Amino acid sequence: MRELAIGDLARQVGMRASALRYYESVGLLPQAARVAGRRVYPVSTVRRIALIRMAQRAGFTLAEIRQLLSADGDHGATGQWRTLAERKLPELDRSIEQLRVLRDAVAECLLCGCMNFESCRLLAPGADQDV
Amino acid sequence: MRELAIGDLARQVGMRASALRYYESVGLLPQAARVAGRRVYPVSTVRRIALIRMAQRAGFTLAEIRQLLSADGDHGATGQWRTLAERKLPELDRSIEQLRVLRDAVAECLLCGCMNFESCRLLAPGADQDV
DNA sequence: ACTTGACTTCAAGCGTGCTTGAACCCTGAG
DNA sequence: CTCAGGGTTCAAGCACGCTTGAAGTCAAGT
Repeated sequence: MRELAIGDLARQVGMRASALRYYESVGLLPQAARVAGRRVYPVSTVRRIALIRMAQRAGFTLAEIRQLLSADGDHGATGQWRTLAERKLPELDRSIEQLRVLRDAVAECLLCGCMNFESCRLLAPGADQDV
Repeated sequence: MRELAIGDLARQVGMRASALRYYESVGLLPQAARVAGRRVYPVSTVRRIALIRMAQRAGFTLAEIRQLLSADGDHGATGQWRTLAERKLPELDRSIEQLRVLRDAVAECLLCGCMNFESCRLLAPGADQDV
């Protein structure tokens, strides 16, 4: 089975069919082929959606992701993708670093016996790490 | 000057005053002291807001952050904070890992001369890394 | 006294990312 | 044949995270 109905696809990627239709409507997914009026997706779409969700977690908006993926198939706009990617790389680095700091703070805070996150010694004024 | 007006605070943290009022309204910031009806913030609020923004970037909702910070000052609910934090730690790890994968993919993709992100060899079916 | 500018509250509005509902169509099983 | 379980479109609605607008207060400067 190399093609999926929208419901199957939705199940595979853990989303609702309505979300997939929405993605198509905003150009995140290409217009799916229709068989008897119904959308039929190649299995590769699963991968594409995984990419989309990943980028979304990374803080990209759907509009940005559309550009990243060149959903419109405009391969002439390659320069645009490079530009966008180059602009986003440092942002990604920053996001990762901040997440890492937060993660470590939460982890240590759990160990240090403090009452809550804010009162934790880790985050006391002296411990400023330029966030 | 150990206290800040809402406008000053907003400038310091790079947000609009309306956002700070909103944070107060949803319990993310405690009710600020009023002087002649106007909010006055201790400088420590800058730090608190930095935490909030950090957690936000990490994918926490404002409601979750409120719990994390025990904004209501309910120090009896410490167990809740531990529970939430323990539940969130693995999520944070997962987020970081996914971000890292995305970052590396984007970086390599920029080097590999592909036309766009999706067509990149890195992300070809064979290169599946269980995202 | 008057103006300016920053503040107040409250309600309504907005952008993003979907979901839901209504009304309809198709296919396959019983 | 019929009817259940998908699917379709289109418009409206919703939750989150704020912003904007209206109408008013207050303090300082000229």
